[in-house]
Amino acid sequence: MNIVQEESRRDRKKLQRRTLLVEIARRFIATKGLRSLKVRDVADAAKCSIGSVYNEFGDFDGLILTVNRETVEALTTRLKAVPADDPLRQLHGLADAYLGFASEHANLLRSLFEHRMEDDRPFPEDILAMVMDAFALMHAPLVRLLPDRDPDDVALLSRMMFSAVHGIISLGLEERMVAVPPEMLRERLAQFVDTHLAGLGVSRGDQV
Amino acid sequence: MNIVQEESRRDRKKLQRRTLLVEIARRFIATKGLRSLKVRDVADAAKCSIGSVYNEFGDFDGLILTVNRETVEALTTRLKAVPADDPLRQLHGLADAYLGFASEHANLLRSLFEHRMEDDRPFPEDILAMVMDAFALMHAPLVRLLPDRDPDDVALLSRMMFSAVHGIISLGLEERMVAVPPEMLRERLAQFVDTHLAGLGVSRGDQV
DNA sequence: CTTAAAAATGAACATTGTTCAAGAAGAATC
DNA sequence: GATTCTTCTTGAACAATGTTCATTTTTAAG
Repeated sequence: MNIVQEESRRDRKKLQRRTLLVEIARRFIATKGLRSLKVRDVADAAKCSIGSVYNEFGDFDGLILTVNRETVEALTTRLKAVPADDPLRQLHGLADAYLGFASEHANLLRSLFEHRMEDDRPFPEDILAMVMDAFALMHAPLVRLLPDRDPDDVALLSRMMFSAVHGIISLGLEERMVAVPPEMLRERLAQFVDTHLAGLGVSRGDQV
Repeated sequence: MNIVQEESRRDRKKLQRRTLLVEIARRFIATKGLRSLKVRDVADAAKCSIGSVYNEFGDFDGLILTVNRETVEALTTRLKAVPADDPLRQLHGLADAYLGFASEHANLLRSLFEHRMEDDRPFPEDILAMVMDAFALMHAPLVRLLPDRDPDDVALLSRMMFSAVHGIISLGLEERMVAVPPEMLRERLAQFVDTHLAGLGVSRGDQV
């Protein structure tokens, strides 16, 4: 107890600054895009030295990855908050939640999917796993809607469906190449989910 | 005639080197990714000075955008080569051609979609238009398959379908976050197209 | 051949990620 | 509370890389 208490003094301060740095980096990415993130800007904003940023995150990628990690976490939290009572409504809810998150945090999501590691360093396993988990969230409701299908098949279907939704949203929100106008995106996305489900043999009224 | 002939001496040389520079840059991007592209490496490989690269492309973005422009062109050429006799086969052909191109030129395609301009400079209009044109290629066959639908509706449907295909492929080919295993991608993509068409009310046998 | 225009060059500069020796702050021991 | 040991912090210096521009070289015109 004593030890914990005594160590926590320094640790708390350390954690406090770490949090501050991540917060600042995230704000930079969110407002001006990943490319605008600069070590010196972050250090200045946090009123600490450049070295401290390195001390805390190892290198620049470390800081970016920390932000990205928290982005997946936030996304997952939001997706998991979608009610799971009705599978059909849940699927629509997931697509809509993804769209909502992507609209509000476009640059953060882009940072997650577009950031490339320096040289050939491997992408962190844990972030990979988290993204995969998020993408697997369509699995449960799809299993309920397609009880007769091979579960492995449904697993693939769910990831494909999520990938498709991801594609529609990420291109749709890209100001530059408007594949689908943002105003319509919401209803079109719902339509897409319905269409695809219909193709899978699920009619609008189906329920468990 | 004389003027053209005389001017072409210099111009031909200029064009020749421009082509060489683009070729080299493309090879760098294709093999090691956009992040590995360095002005000095390109200049060295072309046995010319750094200044010449700038003289030719204005800035670094200029070189990248030139490569990207040619990437869309190559993609479009490939997509347009898909036979248009049977609309159903054409849709599958387009998806498959996109997958083929993405497999063979993963880094080039990533460069096209992931590259962000310096500061807030606008993305070149012509590249935008070319990408949109490529994405519109699913329109014609879909119109034939859905003759009773509102054309505007079909236009949106086609861009959505292409966006979805893009999402499935780009995440599927991402070694890191394998949403769909690459070996299965081909058949799964075909299945996806079929499923979606079925949802739109097109049965496998439909033809014009 | 002379001269003017265009292009090529690469040293110098600006920005930005990274390192590290020196110093400051904190914890532990007496 | 002084001493010592550990850890953290700092920012100058370095390295990598995009960018500029005065100078030189090349090409075209007269």
